[in-house]
This record gives sequence, structure tokens and C-alpha cells, in this order.
Amino acid sequence: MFSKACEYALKIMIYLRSVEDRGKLAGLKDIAGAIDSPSAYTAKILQQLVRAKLLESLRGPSGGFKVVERPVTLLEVVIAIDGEGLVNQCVLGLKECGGSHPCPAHDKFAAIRDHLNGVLSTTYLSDMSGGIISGNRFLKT
Amino acid sequence: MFSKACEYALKIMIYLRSVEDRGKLAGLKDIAGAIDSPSAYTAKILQQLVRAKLLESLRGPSGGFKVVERPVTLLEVVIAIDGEGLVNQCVLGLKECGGSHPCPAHDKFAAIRDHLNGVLSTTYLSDMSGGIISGNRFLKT
DNA sequence: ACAATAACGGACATTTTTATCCTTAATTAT
DNA sequence: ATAATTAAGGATAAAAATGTCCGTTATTGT
Repeated sequence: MFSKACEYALKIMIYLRSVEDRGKLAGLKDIAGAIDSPSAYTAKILQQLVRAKLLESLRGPSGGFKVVERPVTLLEVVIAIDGEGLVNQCVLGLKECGGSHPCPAHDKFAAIRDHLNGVLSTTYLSDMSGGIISGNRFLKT
Repeated sequence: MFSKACEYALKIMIYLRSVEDRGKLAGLKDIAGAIDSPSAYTAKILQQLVRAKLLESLRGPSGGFKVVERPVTLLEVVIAIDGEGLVNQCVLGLKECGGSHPCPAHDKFAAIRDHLNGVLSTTYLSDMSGGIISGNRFLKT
């Protein structure tokens, strides 16, 4: 469904939201440990998220990353890493699908895409971070 | 959502079902033309579908491919090419997700997966082929 | 039997994704 | 100022997905 990079990105964002809820910020090693991801690759994804303006970074000792102030949806994270394909492209790969030129699966998958879109666009990082803080939800193993 | 190979596979199966509805069978070139896919790569996917027992092949002049007799669902095609990951793995990539060890997104995505699973497992090739035959639905451009 | 046809299968090539390494730049604390 | 720390960025490597090429095998029609 999502690329590996996007899975990491979602976990990063949820984790950072949970850290920030506790008034802290986290560095690369901390993050990679928390989500069990390869550190150097995680650094690349963090950079993408900073460029996409979903994260802010601070260099130097006691530096690290934190989520921007405004509420952030899962959809924003997915689009920042995987692009809009999942949410607006034909499942059979047709360039133009819909209107007078639909693929055979168009209607059934339009409903699924709407469902997915609905969840992604109305779920905020803050909806996910509570379970991490309370220890009822997990980001690894 | 699906790999390119799986997109091709779904188009192949729907196309072949529509051809067979008209009492014919189709060869590689015919198929690749109908779904606008690279011929050699398409051949590899056809082989996978034969091995998965979703297609039967006939060699020699007037040979080609046809869908097996029994009804085939979209889910069978997806699993044959992309495996069961989409349908039973955690969207955040957790090995174990659910029960006492769920990821933060578990519930919301379980619903989406159920929806997807429902559509894939109850939609048959024959449900898709009519639109191709009548020319109201398309497999390319 | 023979030639033509079409699927099969292995090897190879290209592209994309995932992952690592190492140097540079910025910031902090001493 | 200096040393330590941490993100940024470029180059490279490894793996997986996508795509191509070509010889082999089975089948058909003549």
C-alpha cells in the first residue's frame, strides 16, 4: 500500500508527535531506535519531511527534529513521500480513468479510494500519538 | 496500490475473459496490444498466471492463452502476482499488528483493508468483461 | 517429414527503491 | 576559540522491480 519510505515517515511523524507531546525533541538515533529503522536511510526521509515543511530541524548539540506547530494529517505525510498517486490514480494505471473513459474497475475502486482518502485526511498525528505515550500502541516489532 | 506487474495481470485477465466470452483465445501479441504493455514483460506475467493456474496456455500455431473454466476473482489475481501483503499486512510494516500489539493506525486501516478485501473477493472477471465487450470500459490510454 | 507459429525459460539490462558511507555546515557548551 | 554534537548533502552500493533478448520446446498445418 505505502512504500517502505512512507511507512518509516508515518512512524517518524507519529513518534515525534508523541515525543513533542512530552515537551521534548528527538534526534536521528533516538528516532531510528524508536521505530527500528536503518539510521542513514531514516536521515534521508527526515530531510524530505523537513523540505516538505512537516518537520523542523535544529542542528548542534541538543538539536533534533520536531513536528511543525499546526495539526498534520496522515494524508500530508503520505503525499510528501509517495506523492498523490495512491489517492488519485487509476488502480489499473490508465492515464485517464473516469467520465467517458473509465477502466472496468473504476467504480468499485473509487469507493475504496474515497474511504482511504477519508481516513487519511481526517486522521491527525495527534490522534495516533496518545496510544504511543500510553504504551497501548506500538511502532516496532 | 498494486505493482505494475499486477496492473498488467488484472488487465490481462479481464481482457482474456472478454475474448473468451466471444469464444476465442488470444496470443501474446494480441494481449500486449490490447492492454498496451511491453510484450516481453507481459510474457513473463502470463507465465506466472499459468503457473498460478489462473490461465491455461496452448503452444503452436493458433495457440495462445485462456482463463481457466471456474470463476476467478480479482483477489486471486492480485495474490498470484503481489502476494497476500496488501490484504493481511500492517500498513506501517509491523510484523505483528493486532491483538495486544497493534500499531496506532490498526483500527482505521483494518476497516479499509476489509473494504478492499470485500471488493476484491466478490468481484469476478466476468463482472468486468462485459464493459470491455460493449466498449464502455477501457484497458488502455 | 517439414516449416511456420507461439509459448517457455534463462540470461541480461535498466530503472527505481532501499540503504550505507563520509564529508561539510551549523550550533552548543566548555 | 575550541571541541563536541548533530543535521545536511553528495556519492556510492545493494536489492528489487521492470523490461529486453534469444535460443528451446511443443504444436499445427501443409
